[in-house]
Amino acid sequence: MYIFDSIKKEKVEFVPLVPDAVTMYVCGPTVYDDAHLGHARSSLSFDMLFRTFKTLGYEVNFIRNFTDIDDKIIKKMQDSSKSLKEITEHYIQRYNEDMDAIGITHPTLAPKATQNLEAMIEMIENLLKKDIAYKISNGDIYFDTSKDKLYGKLSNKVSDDTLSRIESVSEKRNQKDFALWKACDEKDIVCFEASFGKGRPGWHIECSAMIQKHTKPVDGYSIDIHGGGADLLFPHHENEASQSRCATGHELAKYWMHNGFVQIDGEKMSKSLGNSFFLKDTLKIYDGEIVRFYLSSVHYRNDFNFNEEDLLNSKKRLDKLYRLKKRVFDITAGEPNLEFKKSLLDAMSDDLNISVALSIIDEMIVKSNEQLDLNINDKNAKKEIMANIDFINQLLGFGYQNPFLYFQLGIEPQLAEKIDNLIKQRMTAKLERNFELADKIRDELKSMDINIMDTTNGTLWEKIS
RNA sequence: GGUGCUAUCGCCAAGCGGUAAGGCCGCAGCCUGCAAAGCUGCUAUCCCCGGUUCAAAUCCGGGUGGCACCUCCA
Repeated sequence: MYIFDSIKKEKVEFVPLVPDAVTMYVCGPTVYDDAHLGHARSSLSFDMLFRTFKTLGYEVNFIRNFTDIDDKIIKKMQDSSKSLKEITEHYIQRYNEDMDAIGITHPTLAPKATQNLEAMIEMIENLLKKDIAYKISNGDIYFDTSKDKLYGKLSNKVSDDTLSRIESVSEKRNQKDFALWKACDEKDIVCFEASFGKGRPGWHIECSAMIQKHTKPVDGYSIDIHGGGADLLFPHHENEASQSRCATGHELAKYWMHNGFVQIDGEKMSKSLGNSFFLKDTLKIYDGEIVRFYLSSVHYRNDFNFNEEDLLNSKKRLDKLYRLKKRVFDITAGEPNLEFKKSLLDAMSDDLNISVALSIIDEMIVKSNEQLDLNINDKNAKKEIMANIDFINQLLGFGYQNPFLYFQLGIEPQLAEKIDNLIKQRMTAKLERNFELADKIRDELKSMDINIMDTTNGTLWEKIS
């Protein structure tokens, strides 16, 4: 397995801390709103990594957290007069729904910040004891970045003037210092007890503490891989790494991976630009698997430029897999073709080279259709083809649907019946060699956005997307 | 201002020093009553200018264009 380490900035061979096992931690969402396309892409990228490791035979411990303590959640509480739990549980549920819809494998563990306060408090106490953390007059606790000589090594941001945009708090010892704990008083609605005063944790300490609590360090590292969106490299991951290093004495992660951004028509997707796309909105129009296929089709490290025209084009590629699946649907899977299996896994083992993986699938589809054109009743071929499709699903999460239903999404039963009737009428007309009527019926179906195809197994129909 | 990423066929997109994968679209053909689907064939020398090398889309330098991060952000 080769992965691109975003700290070394090069592709490196993955060597696990513990043989045949991998622990990966990915920064999950802050649950104050619905998931957008960017969340989908991040989940998707690491889902692909998760599946690849598992297919390679690794035992994978995959942790993805929920940040359920945050200023934005507090703002939402104030605006809605709902409790923190009401808000966060609601969005966690909706997040899980969305991820299920696009076929994301469940992580082995999905801890929440609220469940790990003790670990955070412990870590802060530890840092205070070492005089790496300090309290300012309002009770806030800051991390002293000057105490960590390796601070900045991760993101390569070292000089102070590069940080000009960080708001400066007068009592901070260094401009780069960040809050570990934000003090609170009676007025605050989210407030936790700690030996060093009431308050709530800062964002960065959440991940560090959760990793510390849920993993065992090996060879000076807490985990094998730490992942997240490209925007998290600085300051979030830099701060996480520094805290953990200072508190625990070992490095947080052996490898760091960052996925690229989703843009809408070449622009960054953001609320302020008014072009934010919620996954839920997309899923109202398009099937989750189609969204999954589309968002997966660009290498995870590149930025992804989302637009509906490309989505529809990418669907045509998935359609071909399902048309093949239709042709072998009457058979149970045998064993996949070894060469196919190997080349597909090799592609994904090369830093998740999805483009090569997809081209291998296309090649398999063409070959399979050729075989079936030659002999549609070749059972051995069909068994292998079905198994190949199953393998694609295992590794990439595509092709799991009933192929007939895939092409009939959103069609009501009454409409399906009407379509079947029209097809029967056309059949009769064809037998009577009344091609004029047959073509008329076909045109009528077409006007209903239904495409038909005459095959040896009778006339099949598909909804035109 | 600082730090990075990126520029490959009309569109999407691989390539990681050895002579341009794949998909969409288009054209031609096979198949078909005609279609559709499927299959076959055809379609780029890689933003510009220098350099290194036997060999560069791939490395280096300089331009030009696009994007991101440095502020909550996947």
